[in-house]
Amino acid sequence: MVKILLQIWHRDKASTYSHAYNKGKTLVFSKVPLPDYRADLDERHGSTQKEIKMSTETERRVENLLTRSKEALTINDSAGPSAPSGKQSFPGTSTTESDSTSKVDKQRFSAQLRDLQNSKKASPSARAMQSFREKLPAYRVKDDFLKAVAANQVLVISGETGCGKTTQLPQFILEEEIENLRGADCSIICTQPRRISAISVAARIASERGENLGETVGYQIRLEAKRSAQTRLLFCTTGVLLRRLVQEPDLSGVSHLLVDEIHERGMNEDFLIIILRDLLPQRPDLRLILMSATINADLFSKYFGNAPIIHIPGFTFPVAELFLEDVLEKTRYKINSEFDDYRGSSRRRRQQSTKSDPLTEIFEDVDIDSQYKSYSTSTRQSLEAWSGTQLDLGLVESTIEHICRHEGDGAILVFLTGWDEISKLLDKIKENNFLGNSSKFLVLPLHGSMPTVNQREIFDRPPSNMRKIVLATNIAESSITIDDVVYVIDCGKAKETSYDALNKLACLLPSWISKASAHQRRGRAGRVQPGVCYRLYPKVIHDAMPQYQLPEILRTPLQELCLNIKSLQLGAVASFLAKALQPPDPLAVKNAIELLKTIGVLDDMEELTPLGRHLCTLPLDPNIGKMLLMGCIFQCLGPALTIAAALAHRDPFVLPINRKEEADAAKRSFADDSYSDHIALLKAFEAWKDAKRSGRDRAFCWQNFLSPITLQMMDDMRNQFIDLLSDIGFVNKARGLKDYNHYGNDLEMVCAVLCAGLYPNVIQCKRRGKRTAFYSKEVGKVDIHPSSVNAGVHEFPLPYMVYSEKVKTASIYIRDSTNISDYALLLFGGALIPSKTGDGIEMLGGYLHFSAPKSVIQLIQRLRGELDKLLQRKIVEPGLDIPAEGKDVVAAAVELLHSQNIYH
DNA sequence: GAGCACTGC
Repeated sequence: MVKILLQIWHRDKASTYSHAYNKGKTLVFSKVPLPDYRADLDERHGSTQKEIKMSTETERRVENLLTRSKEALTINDSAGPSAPSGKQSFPGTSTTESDSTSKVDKQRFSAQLRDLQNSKKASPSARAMQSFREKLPAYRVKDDFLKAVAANQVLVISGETGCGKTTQLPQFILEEEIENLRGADCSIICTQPRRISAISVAARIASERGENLGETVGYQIRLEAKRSAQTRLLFCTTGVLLRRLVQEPDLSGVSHLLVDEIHERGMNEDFLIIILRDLLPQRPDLRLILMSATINADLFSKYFGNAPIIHIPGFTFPVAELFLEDVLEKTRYKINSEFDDYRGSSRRRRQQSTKSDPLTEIFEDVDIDSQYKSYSTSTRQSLEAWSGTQLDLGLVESTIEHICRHEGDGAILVFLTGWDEISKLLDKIKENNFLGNSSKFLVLPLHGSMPTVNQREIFDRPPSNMRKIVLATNIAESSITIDDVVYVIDCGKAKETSYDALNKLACLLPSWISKASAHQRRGRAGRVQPGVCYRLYPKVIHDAMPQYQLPEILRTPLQELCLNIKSLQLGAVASFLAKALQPPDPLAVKNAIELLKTIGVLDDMEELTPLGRHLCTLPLDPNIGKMLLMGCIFQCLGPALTIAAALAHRDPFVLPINRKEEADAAKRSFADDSYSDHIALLKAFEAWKDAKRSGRDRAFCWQNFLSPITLQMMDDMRNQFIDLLSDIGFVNKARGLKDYNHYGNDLEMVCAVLCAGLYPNVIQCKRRGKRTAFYSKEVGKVDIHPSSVNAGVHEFPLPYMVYSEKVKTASIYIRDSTNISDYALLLFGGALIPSKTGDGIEMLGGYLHFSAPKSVIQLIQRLRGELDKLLQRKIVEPGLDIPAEGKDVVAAAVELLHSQNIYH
């Protein structure tokens, strides 16, 4: 029996430079001081010793297996790295024109396209369609637009919703090209940020042209396409185009590229335009059209050397706008201060006791009595008591009530920040029953994780005597459109991700929205008739809101983006990103590169390693991609595919509003005694597959609070991953997948593979009295997220957890976790560094320290060395037959993992 | 003692 002592990493207390760090930021939201979690780590960790056992029997068996493997294995280091094939097909368009396609054929095809277009135009239905199209504001700029496209390589279009830019402009180009007998040579691509819009816009245009979808107009999104060799106008998601760039770096098959919704400043779009700006000089014939909302069109024009801007006026019905002060006048609602006992000086007291954000502070400095002279005393008192930090649900309820009593028909859409607010407001409405007859009102929650998202009643018009009230998050701002909304109630906030580069911490905190978002929310009330927007915040705050939201590239960790930059051979990461419209914080770039080095994707020269090159072919975050490859190598392919698909896409467990205890119980029953959210995902997916085979999948999903759409997507993604693994030679599909699943039911092995992929996302579990506390290297104490199967568990069988997401919300939460052993970490975690004192092993930059007798340390190091060699060989020669060549090494690892079993 | 913005390859 041996003891391994776990010692705690020592470091000097870091000075707090969060203040200076934040001072450098220009945007309001970032000015809220961040704590520097790196301070006081030692204190929070305390010092512990951990005892684990390795029986002499285990030691002997591992020893034997290793010796056997040494005899069997001849290491072949001479094989050079094989570049991944990157084979992915993009059918159609002019890239694959064979030599036999002569000029004459092309001319004939162009003529055919024109004849077809003209004959369709002549039909009565097309004429009706044409007159509809001519009413759109976009039609009035048609000639100017086509002239500008001909004369300029880059063009910026600014236009509001309802102007028809997305459906008309690509169509104008298509018609013009076909009409001028260039149909066969043109290939127009229009990118959309979201899958649904790519499909629906393509469908709309096909129908305007009187064609079937997939003829001259088609779409391509991940795992789904409707296009043909005839297709000349293709709608795709920005992600699909970025993948296409891997094989076709100069987009040689494309004649016109339209990038839509760039004002949203998504990561993909920001990334794409850096590439495009560099590409344009090499492709003088390529036309680039950037489509944006009016609010920041100048920004893009400047980025492309003052490209001309064409503005298209929007068309929506007018929407009246009321701010908090007006809402209070109308509703007569009394806001009660959180400091009721100190009425009169409540604002000052609040200023002293709670930290508010800069926008709220602006309002707290306003002298209510002089600024709001014309308002009633009651309103002024309410404004005094109003808190910018906490939403007053009574005010929301009262506003709904006001609309129902005094305004005309029409659905009400309420923008809230999250699940909790939706749930509480729903309860409050039911409880108070202010609306009297509940059969007159249909109150519907709408949240990305609620099972109601796909229900028809959200989109359908309610019966004529019923009013629909939708309580939604940001999902209703651009992803889901409810046409019959006439009234919008806007709380003015949304949960927003941000990235704290200093603490390497992703955050998800409610913050004030931008003017652009506020405008978008208001617009949701004017789709079918004039509407009203009730803003539950003062005009003073609205006026102080930032113009637009911080671009995503400044709000997220960058490892996946960095991998894509290397994959597209765009040069050094930092200098490439410095060319962005708004370049990310150099510290965030540094963090991403360091992570990629830690997990073996980049070498010291910042070049892709063989592992890194394989990961480029997988559309996954590098950690998850690595987990998938490790699952393949260590013969847990099925579980790795499933877990990778869920982590990359979204959680298949839904969060119902009424039955959350049952939903929680269902998830826990899938986890059984694994202490793992990942195993819960895996078991749920497997049970769904079984249910599907016997045709009871619908009932199964309903009973177990699972989303059938998410599970189906996961299934499709698994197949895509198998194809990609087969392309890079990791999987031989002809052989069947059974060989890659030898340990598919061995949960210790699955957890070890999770550890291999998710490292360095490791936390320590430490007993603190009757409970367990959790510590991370970067920020010290963390909590298990309440939605995790590990929440509320006081005692864990194993000393560590791996996780894929750590997010700061109310506290710093580990969202998903799997309990793992020392051996999983030692064999599959980070590099084993001999400690300076010479008596043990360090990992995670010295944060974890293992010490043990020499023989044990040596045995572990030897096994780890063999595993690493095997891994390296497989990565360099992907066709290597692990079941045959690595059998004993893998068996030795399994032996050790099982010796700390929790399942057996 | 308690909680889950949204996209995408």
